[in-house]
Amino acid sequence: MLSKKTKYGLKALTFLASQKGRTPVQISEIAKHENISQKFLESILLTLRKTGLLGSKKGKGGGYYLIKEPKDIPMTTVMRVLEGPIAMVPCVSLNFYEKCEDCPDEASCSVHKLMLQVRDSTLEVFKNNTLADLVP
Amino acid sequence: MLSKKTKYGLKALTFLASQKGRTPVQISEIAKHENISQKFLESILLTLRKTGLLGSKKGKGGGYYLIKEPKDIPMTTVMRVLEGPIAMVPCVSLNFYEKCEDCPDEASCSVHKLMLQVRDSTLEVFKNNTLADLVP
DNA sequence: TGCTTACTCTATTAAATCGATAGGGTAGTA
DNA sequence: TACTACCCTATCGATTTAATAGAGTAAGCA
Repeated sequence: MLSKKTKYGLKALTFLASQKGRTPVQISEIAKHENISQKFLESILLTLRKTGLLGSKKGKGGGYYLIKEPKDIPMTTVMRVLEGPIAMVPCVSLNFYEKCEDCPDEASCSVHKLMLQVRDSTLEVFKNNTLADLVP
Repeated sequence: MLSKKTKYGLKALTFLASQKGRTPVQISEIAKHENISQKFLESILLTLRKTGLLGSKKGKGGGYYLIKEPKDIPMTTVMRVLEGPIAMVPCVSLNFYEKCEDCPDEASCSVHKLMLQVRDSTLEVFKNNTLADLVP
């Protein structure tokens, strides 16, 4: 299940990408437009800024803005920042790999085999989509 | 993230599919072989039986067994029983559809658009795999 | 018949996560 | 200097998950 954090983050990013220029947009404006709790959105935008996807400007006329062009922001990056691992099991994760403590042998594990395919097909989708593709 | 319930369920089903005949296998044997808490596995096998994937036999020499041939059990069925919706958001789910309360218009929703693609590609994987394909 | 075995069911619980909220601090801009 | 808006920490209730406990019930066998 997609977390609300990811959902809201995606909506906020899309909204920023749909803006004419790259002038800062206030949190309150984004929250209002996308029906998101402002305080919750704050924390999401903060992590997006820390990861280098967004920039921010303080003071009057401040807000958040995209640093890169939407077409240069692949969904793989966005999803990993917001949702974490793309794989459904840590033992098939590329960026968040972890060994299963129960499974004696990955190569012969049925779950591993299946989830590997799921990861690859999902990854393919995220690779083929940039933020620009999400803007209506 | 895949729940342990699903993970254990898949392992148990694969183990049953790998058996020579279709003679009942005791819960304790499955639990031991797959490193699963026996009591937890009990509840999982129970739901699998209630959904018609497994049969059970009581008394001495009893246990659980597959009702259909592994090659006739698609992963879509198994995953929906164990994990629930395949989609990451209810608004793109085929079998568990629910409208988002925030989103005013699905057609123009960026999250909807992206998650629809993910659902389709994941579904494709589950359609192309039966229980027989998971047996090593 | 009566005993054993093994499935069946209900209830409980500890831990983790999620979504949201509150409140104050800090820094940039007019 | 004062306002605005970002920045950070802490908390909290609700929900879900994984696991456990214990009693109940049906089938097989001597």
